[in-house]
Amino acid sequence: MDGKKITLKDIAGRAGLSINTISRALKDKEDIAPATREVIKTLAKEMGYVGNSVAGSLRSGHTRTIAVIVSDVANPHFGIMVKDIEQAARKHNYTIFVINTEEDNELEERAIHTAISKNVDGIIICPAQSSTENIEFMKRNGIPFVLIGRRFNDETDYDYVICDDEKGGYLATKHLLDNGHERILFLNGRNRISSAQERYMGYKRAHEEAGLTVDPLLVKEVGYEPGDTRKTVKMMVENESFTGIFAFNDVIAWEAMYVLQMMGCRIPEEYAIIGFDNIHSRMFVPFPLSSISSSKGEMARRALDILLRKISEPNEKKSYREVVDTTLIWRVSTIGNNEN
Amino acid sequence: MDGKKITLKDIAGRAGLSINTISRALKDKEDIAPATREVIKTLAKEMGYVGNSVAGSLRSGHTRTIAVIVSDVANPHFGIMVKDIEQAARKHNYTIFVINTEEDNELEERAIHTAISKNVDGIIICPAQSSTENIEFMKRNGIPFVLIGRRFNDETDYDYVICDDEKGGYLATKHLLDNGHERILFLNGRNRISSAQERYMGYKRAHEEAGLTVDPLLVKEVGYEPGDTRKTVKMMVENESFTGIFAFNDVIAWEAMYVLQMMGCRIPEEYAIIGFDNIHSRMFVPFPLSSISSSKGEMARRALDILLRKISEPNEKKSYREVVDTTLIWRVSTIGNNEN
DNA sequence: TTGTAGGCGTTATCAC
DNA sequence: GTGATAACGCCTACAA
Repeated sequence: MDGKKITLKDIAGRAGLSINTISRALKDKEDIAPATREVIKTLAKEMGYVGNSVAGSLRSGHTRTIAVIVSDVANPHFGIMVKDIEQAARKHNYTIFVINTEEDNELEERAIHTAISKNVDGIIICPAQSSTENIEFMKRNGIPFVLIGRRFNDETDYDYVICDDEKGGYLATKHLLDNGHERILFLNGRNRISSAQERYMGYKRAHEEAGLTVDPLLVKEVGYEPGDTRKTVKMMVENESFTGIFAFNDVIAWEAMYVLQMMGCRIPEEYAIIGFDNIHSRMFVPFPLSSISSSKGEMARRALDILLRKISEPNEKKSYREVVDTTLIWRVSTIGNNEN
Repeated sequence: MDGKKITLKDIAGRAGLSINTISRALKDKEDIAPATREVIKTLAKEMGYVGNSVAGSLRSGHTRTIAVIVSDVANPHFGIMVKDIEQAARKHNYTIFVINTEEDNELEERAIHTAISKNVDGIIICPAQSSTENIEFMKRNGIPFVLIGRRFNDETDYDYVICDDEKGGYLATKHLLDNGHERILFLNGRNRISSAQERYMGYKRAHEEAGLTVDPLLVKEVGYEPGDTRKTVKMMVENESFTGIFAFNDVIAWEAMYVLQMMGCRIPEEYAIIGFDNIHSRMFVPFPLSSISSSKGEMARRALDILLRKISEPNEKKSYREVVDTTLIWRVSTIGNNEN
């Protein structure tokens, strides 16, 4: 009990039976005498036996484990996604490794190596997109994987589940334009990230449709570090004129609102602001922020389903390119009176 | 390359050397000719070899994997903690499983079984505290573990790292009392949870010190479900008189603020509100919420250090009972003019 | 109904 | 310096 881990061998010793009789009894195989089975089961429970699935996986070839590699679980966007993936995976008896890349290429590489060396059955990854090397490595290695939230646009055919970022960017921008904001600051994510690029395309399309051209001075790249947004917003308010703000995600939007409040600006009277991810749907925050809903739950479940499919049907040569719809959710941060 | 996983055997075949030589060369053992070593390493990289640490662990007995079992990673409180644990673990070459219990006893039991069956070297767990059974099971099993955020107060001696909940509850309550709020609604967590109990003790002590008695009608238990807080706050505002609110955590506090705003109440003029966890330190949200800082980062790192210590020194019979200090961080949700 | 043999991929030990 | 062998814990296949 206390101390070393109980193995089938230990039980076999105590029961005076062979290791594999124990193994089969515990797995409810037909060919064991009911009486023996009961004795063994009781004994196993008594001794606190917990199977060593790692040893089993060496034989079977699969671990019922997948790796989830994201930038940062502390960011609610990823936290929610990871939670939903774990929950869905659990239903299929899978366990998940969580590894953060902090948007760093080397950490991402290490994460993938770690995952593969731990024999995961598959990987769900939100790629840092510093290059395609790491993804290419997974491909060559033959490990099943699915990209989540970001994709590669060139000819590569990596499977992915994303949300309709272009549409989201369009909807957010159009919403602001429709409400009379002609100069819209776009606090975008890192340029190298596909979702940032695509949201920008939407931002541009909305402008064009309204007969406006995008002012490049109003498009800013902000990183994940808290101070980043703060500095940018402060600088922009002091130097540029604009009345609308479209933020790459809700966390950035919140920080922008925070900074504006500190500077004594009123929302939405002076600045209307809209985010992305609609975290409000999972977590109430005091000041209701307009946002683009990206159905993280659906993305998470779809990504897992696809991954499990690829794991169980390794020879199926199908490509998965899923784009989950995005919708506009408006609240008081862009329009004063609304009851959401 | 593509398809099946490369093993030492494959490399050995190609190199015309024994499996063993390959293994030792890749691990930079001294007794391999430098030239051979180079050849092997190049070949391994070329073939895309990634060691199978699972197989190795069968021999070595450790997996360099730990399980982190929490209620819900999507809750920023846990998200931040998990992130910090992962980051620290990574530095020690450990990988983490993340499993959510959703505060459910059975899921917790399953999580522990899964972790043990996957041969983790140790477990960091925020216990659901429905009973001590699950914890007792880990103890009997002999797996090293550390409780985080909650503890058991009876004679049991499970190792833990918590924050000073009693002091936190006291500071929060005293802060409100000091600002003239004599009737303070306490939106507490589940009663069975030690941190909820201890924060309540602090709430009570602050009242007593001020010569007041706690009105039991003002102490409410709220669950994790979003709707829960909403209903409670609405009901309390309509039926009871109070001017201060102390929430078990920031997420609950935010939702309370949200509901109050919807009801047209002003903060802090009509209701002063303070939370717990100081999530604002990691994530800016528009309306700065007073809170109790519980140093999640420090708790996470301490818990990991202790766990690693217990893993490496299994015979050391030391008890770890760490209480990280809590401090008051006040912002505009309790006092109108402050620049935090 | 139960036991024996072999193997999953790696590593420690010891022999050559 | 390199190779053979056994072992980690379990499971499949087959033998008794």
